[in-house]
Amino acid sequence: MARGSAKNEEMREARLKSIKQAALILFASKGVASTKIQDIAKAVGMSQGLIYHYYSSKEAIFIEIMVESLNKIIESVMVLKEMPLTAAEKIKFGIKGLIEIIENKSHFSQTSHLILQSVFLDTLPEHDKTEINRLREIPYLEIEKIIKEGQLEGTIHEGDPKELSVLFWVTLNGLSLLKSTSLNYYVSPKPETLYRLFIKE
Amino acid sequence: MARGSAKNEEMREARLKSIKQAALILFASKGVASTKIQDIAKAVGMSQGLIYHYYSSKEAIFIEIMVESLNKIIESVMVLKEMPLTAAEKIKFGIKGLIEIIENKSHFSQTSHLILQSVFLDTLPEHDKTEINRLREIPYLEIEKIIKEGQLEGTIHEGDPKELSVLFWVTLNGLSLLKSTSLNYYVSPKPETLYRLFIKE
DNA sequence: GTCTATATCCAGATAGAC
DNA sequence: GTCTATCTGGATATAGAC
Repeated sequence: MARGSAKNEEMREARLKSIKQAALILFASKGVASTKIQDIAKAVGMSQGLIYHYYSSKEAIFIEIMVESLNKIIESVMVLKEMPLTAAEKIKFGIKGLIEIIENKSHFSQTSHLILQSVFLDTLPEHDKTEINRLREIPYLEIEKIIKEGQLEGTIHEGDPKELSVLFWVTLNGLSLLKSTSLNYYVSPKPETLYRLFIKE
Repeated sequence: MARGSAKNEEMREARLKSIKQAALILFASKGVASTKIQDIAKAVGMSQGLIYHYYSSKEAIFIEIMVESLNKIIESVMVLKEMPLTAAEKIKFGIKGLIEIIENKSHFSQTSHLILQSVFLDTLPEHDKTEINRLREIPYLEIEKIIKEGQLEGTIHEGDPKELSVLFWVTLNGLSLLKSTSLNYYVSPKPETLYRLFIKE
């Protein structure tokens, strides 16, 4: 290997990262279709053509971002799962945390947006769609496990745990989407209100 | 007016309607950006150019569809509001009805999709965005009223009625989006489960 | 009203100099 | 690695014949 290649590699990584960062923000706010390569290039301060030195297409950027975002969410869920808490407390903690995250418009909200858009990208190869869907499912499965645990504890309402897991994510996702589609009407719910769906008493 | 103009007018209306119908389905399933004028033309069986005899642009079609869809939802909410039921019963009825509608993928689901996409259409004139947001708010306001009523009755949980209205729509919207983004994991919730959020025991 | 043909535009992607 | 210039394709929208 040539001298300095490690450093070059580092530089490259940094470049890739800043491209992804800029693209994530643009994709989530303006939509993938409305975001031009030129916009991304401008945001990171490079020429339009240079982007193609780092990524082969706009879609390639999208897929990489999508997968990384989903993995971040999965990782958070795994951390939640391993916390030394009762299942009921985990659900409470999760709801509270997500509401806060939604308030701050951080990656969770952006990911909700991206997922929606991935459905509308007719050009996505089947292979990638499958992988994205596989990753999407994991948080649902993990919350389902926690809910089962809570039902054994007797702290979470009876019923199909899958149903409750769907409601867990659907509520938070919906909230995140409402929040970021700038309807005046939005108000942040109190975590305690959502607890009612899951926690007994 | 020329002879036969009434009949011509009728024909024209029918044409407009079938264009809108086709476009709604395509916009909701493939997304506005991926839907080409050609796709719409094909679906209604006319040439690509002829669409422009009826609409000045793809966007014009979108806006008209969006406004009509929102009005349909508003109308349904108004009907719900006027039903001879207690507030709690109205909420229950609304939840039950919407879950059924989501199951059948009818206009409500499609409208959820369109709203999301309207956020990503950077070319929408400010004027239309404002109008769309005005219409979007109405269902939230109406459900809020019903919730207030229920709190007076003592049948609905205390707390900010706005918060509960947000949760009402956010949950159903989120559900509709999950359902139509083809995640295997989806399961239709029982209406009774959602009642817990709103109805006192 | 309807079609076919075409003008126009725009953005993704490539080529090639530095 | 980076830029500028360019190719290319595809889609919106228009023109004009029937």
